[in-house]
Amino acid sequence: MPLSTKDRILDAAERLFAEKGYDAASLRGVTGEAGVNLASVGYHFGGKANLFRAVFERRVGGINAERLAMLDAAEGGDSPPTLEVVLEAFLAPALRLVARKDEGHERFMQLVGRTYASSGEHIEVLKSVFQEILARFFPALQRALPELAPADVFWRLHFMLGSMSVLLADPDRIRVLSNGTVTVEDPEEPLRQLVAFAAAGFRASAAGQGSTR
Amino acid sequence: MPLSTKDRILDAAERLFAEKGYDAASLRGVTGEAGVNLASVGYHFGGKANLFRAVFERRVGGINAERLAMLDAAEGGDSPPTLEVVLEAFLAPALRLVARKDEGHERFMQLVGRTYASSGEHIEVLKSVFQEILARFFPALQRALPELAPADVFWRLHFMLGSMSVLLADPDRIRVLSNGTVTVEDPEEPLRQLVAFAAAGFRASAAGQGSTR
DNA sequence: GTCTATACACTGATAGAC
DNA sequence: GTCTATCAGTGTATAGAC
Repeated sequence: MPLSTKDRILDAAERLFAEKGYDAASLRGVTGEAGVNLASVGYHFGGKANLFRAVFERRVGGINAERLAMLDAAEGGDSPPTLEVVLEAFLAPALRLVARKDEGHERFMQLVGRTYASSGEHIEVLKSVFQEILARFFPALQRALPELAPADVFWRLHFMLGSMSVLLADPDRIRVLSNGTVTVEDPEEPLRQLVAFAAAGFRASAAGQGSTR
Repeated sequence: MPLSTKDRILDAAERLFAEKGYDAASLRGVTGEAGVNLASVGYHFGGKANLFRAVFERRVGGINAERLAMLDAAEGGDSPPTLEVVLEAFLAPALRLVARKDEGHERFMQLVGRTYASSGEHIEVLKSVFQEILARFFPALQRALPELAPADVFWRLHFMLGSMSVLLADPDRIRVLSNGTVTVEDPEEPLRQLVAFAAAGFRASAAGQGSTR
């Protein structure tokens, strides 16, 4: 059975939103690629903004479930998980989807990265879906870093999310930045690199107000 | 003497591009705010894309000059500068402009952050202007990290740029992320936090292909 | 050289016929 | 559920005023 109109729209929207960004992607482009009528977007989703949200909601649940499953597994042992294991539980489900190029998921993660880094209102969509993840991972980070003040944990999480978002938004950026010197051969390397960088960053001695520089 | 038409357009464009993003900002919005005729954009700049580039070129030179001056000063001593000093020479000119709220510059840095993190073609504008900075800072980073492979330096620089770009794109993000827990009182704190985080990340033991995780 | 009015093909949205 | 028609708003190009 061929894809439904709704799914055809979702697929095309995911691709074009990720490729051009929300504002630059046109509904006519989406419906043209999907082979459906322009007005069907209004009927099925209620407009461009709601279509954007629907594109997110289709995939984000699975990724977050994978994150929580990895964290559960890590916390199931008899000793608390190390910082690296917690970070990997958060990062791996997202970064692996970029690595294994199965079309839809890679583009979706690119969209996530773009959206997180742009300061528009679309962040609300991300935030609403990110709360449950944060509620589980932030305590896990604190347990792995018992000497770090909560504010410092937030700052460093903030920085790591920034690193991740650019990594997702443009998997080729490392090549451009390095003038072609660095290319990604092993699809696991970005994950390894980011976990190593962020773990060391999280473990830095506190840099809060009034402390040493 | 009142501002010229060209400058009025640049000011309004900087504000709206930073606030809404390139695609969502309309030329009619720009010219309306500037109090000039729509067609004057075409006359002075040749179109929306060129206006975007002009907004960048007006400010980026000064920031990069400041970066290079700080790096020169740091390298002028008799011992090579520490990693922290190199990072601060790169980050401080950008982050201080966000901190001291002098309208134009703050908005401009927000635009830089958004642009860097979005994967569109506008990155070319950033890249062309970033080459000279990279050519000076990358060797300085290598000298401060003699045991790190160049590829690892690039990866970590990549991550730090991601952290910085989100910091620039949305100075309020740390408050949102932390559900209002963390607010920026001291305008120097983001700089201190990012330097501490990134320096530790740069100093992590190598995470390249085949090395330990 | 500077600026303006105007027209063109495009966008997202929506009402209503089928 | 789908489609056509139509709306205001978009970037761009140009002819012409001063």
